[in-house]
Amino acid sequence: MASQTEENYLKALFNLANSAGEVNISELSTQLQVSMPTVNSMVKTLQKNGWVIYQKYKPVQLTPAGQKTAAMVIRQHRLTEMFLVNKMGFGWEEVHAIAEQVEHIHAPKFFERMDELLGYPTIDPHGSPIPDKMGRMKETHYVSLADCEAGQNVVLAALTNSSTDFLEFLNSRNLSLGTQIAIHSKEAYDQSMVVSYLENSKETLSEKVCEKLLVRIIGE
Amino acid sequence: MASQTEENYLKALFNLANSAGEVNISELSTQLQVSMPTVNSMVKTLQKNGWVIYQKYKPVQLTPAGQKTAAMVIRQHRLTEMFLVNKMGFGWEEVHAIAEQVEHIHAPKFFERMDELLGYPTIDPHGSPIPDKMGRMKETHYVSLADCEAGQNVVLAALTNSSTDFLEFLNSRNLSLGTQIAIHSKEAYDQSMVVSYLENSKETLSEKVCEKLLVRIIGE
DNA sequence: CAGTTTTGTTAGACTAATCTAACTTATTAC
DNA sequence: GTAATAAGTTAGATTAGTCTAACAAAACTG
Ligand SMILES: [Mn+2]
Ligand SMILES: [Mn+2]
Ligand SMILES: [Mn+2]
Ligand SMILES: [Mn+2]
Repeated sequence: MASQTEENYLKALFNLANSAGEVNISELSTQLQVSMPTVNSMVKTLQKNGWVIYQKYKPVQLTPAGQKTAAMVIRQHRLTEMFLVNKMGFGWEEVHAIAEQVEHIHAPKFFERMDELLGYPTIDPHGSPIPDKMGRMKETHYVSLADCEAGQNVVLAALTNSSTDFLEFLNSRNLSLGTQIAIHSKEAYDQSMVVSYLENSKETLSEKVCEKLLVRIIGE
Repeated sequence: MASQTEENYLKALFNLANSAGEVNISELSTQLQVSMPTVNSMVKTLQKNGWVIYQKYKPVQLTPAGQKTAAMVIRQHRLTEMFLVNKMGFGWEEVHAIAEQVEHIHAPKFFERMDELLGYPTIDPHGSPIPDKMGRMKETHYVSLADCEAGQNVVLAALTNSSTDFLEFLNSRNLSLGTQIAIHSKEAYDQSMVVSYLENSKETLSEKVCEKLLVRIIGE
């Protein structure tokens, strides 16, 4: 059974993997906030335990077992976030830190019950997909609001970043998943956008914000 | 902040403390299933961190800080058990192992929300008292069924042991907290008791079982 | 109270996870 | 294609939590 530390490495590997499934030591080091020698030594341990494939000076790759375990931890994280929001009344900006801890609980039935009580959700409160029990997750094909054009109508579907600060910013602007947004204009100078949604009309969103909003286009 | 290991030692100390608040090294060793040298070394660490008072060859005592932290961990354990049973549909025999893990989550709001959703319960699914946020818990004064007399009517209020095996035994006999029990007779030879409750009439309960059932006497 | 048993301590070793300092390999930039 | 920079590795140390073996103190017991 993977230790809590190992689980965190597997999760990071899963999230950082490029199209070839490869992750560099330095990326892991940054993501997990530990030194490169620590990563180097841990990666050897992960290999010894069958979670990754690794050769000196080469990027790291998850084995199928590693992928499965990583997906389950991510599943438990996202189910927990969903449970906290939908069943316990937390705000979407409060749940990540709690889920970081709850995801490591070893009790399959606990998460099965959450899943059941939630009605088998496929996305978490931030729009990220929840892997199923086989570790598979639904493909999503959202586009960044920053890449949309003036005149388009879109629906906010997910976020590329779910930091508390960003979520609190969205709360303050009354923006949540499912909000329908009309794009009025896009400023050529700084790429900021003027948009309307709900009661908010002609709100300006900076490029920094638009980049992090993933949307589904529903019309011109 | 106490580590998960430290929290388990504090909890054990709280539960094992005699009337003078003292616990022997060997009791801790047995309870926690670690060697006496391990306990000896850990107790020194606990003292260094201000959780216990300790002198060579003397029993260990929790400091006020130690008592408070222990009570909070026990509170989180019991709230979790209650939440799992009342809000998530688990059986009372399934929840202890999960609660052993959940109790170590550092997220006061998580447990506050449980408490709120449960309506501020004062006992857990096994009848054990839940410490309040100050670490105080309601005094209970139950008596063991084994100490009752033939002819008495009692209500099952709590258990001295909540092992899965024992709880499954009680399930098989249709016994749960709140069940009203009439005592018909007590066998002088083996201290077993013949009792009736609900649809079960003239059930025989061994001394071993009766000792573990805590009851409130409601009449002759 | 002397002998035995139980309880507790010390010493020394091990594993997991981390660090810093120093060195090596690989990549990037003229 | 060398020189500089970035990425990765090795070596050695540290801390938390555990163990066994050996010894010491305390508690029982006849
Ligand atoms: Mn999250
Ligand atoms: Mn999320
Ligand atoms: Mn319990
Ligand atoms: Mn309980």
